[in-house]
Amino acid sequence: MPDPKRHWRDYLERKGLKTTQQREAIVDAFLRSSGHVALEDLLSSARRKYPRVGLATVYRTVKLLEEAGIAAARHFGPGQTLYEVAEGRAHHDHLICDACGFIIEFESDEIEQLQDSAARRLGFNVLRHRHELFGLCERARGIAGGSCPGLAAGRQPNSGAPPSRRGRV
Amino acid sequence: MPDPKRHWRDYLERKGLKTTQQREAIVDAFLRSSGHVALEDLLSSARRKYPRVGLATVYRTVKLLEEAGIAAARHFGPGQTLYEVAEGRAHHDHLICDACGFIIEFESDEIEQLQDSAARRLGFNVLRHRHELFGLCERARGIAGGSCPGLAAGRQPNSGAPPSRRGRV
DNA sequence: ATCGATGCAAACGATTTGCAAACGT
DNA sequence: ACGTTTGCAAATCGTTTGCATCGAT
Repeated sequence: MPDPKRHWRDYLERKGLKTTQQREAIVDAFLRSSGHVALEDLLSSARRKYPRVGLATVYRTVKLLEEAGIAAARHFGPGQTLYEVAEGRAHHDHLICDACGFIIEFESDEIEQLQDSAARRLGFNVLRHRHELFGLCERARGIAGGSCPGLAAGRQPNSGAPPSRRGRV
Repeated sequence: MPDPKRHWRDYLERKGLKTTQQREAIVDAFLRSSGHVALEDLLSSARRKYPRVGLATVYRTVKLLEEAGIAAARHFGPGQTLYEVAEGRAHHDHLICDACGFIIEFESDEIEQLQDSAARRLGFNVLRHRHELFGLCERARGIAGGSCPGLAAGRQPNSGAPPSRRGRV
């Protein structure tokens, strides 16, 4: 997402929604933010520019930002929801079958977010990572009817070729 | 954790807490459960054994189970909290500073849980894994007053020695 | 002029807590 | 007997919504 602001305007137009001063104030405050933001923070930021905004509008606007794929919610606990700018990350991690050597790529935003926040808490800034899970696929475990995800996709095991399946989890 | 029930009794005694029928009913219902459980589920399960229990008691008991390390909460969204039996895993993952080469060990039950459920969804059974985060510590990023967690703990960077700090995150 | 957006306050659902009574030690 | 635990209801928290009004197109 090279230009989130443009993406936002496009989204509004596509949906037949309107550009209002309070929405702009909230969106600007959000995009200006780095890391996690609480809605209360957005409210006070937005109020500096447009003092009449209410909390409900912030909720409504952030929900739109989520739908537009610009904001991502992180739930840390009951009543502890923070939002962050959804970066166009394309990480993929690996699931490797010990038996057939097959590799499945998978993605998990939740894991990405957790590892980032874990690192941040320890004072670290994560640049890249490696996350590999080793285990056995259904076939290798002898499960009736189970299949190796790689084989199931029509590939031969241990081929060393790129993974045949991508799972979003 | 070979015997959760024993661990639970020990925990109660250590803390000077009491064993009550409703607690037992709730704990049994929880330990009998597999996967994720909602508190409402625990309530109705527990009520089959001890009909007078209230929801507040379930909340209070599950909080104790968390403190005892027996239960783990999963927050799926606002108002969508499920609990699962915490397995006694002792994984530790690594946070590696690109600048000083220092390694911090960290643990995150949440990440463990997520990666396992991700794998499970793809038909895998995870036996072991490697999870390494590469990045920069505060000192390496030139943050005023920031320190490399390794250096802060009194170790020399790039020593190749075991990590000096463990972070539970 | 039309139709969506806003602010406010009330509604809502999940979680917590105050309190007097009941229970385990 | 003592201090903890319980159930209940009320309180609290974050979040959503109804509605009359306002604003953007």
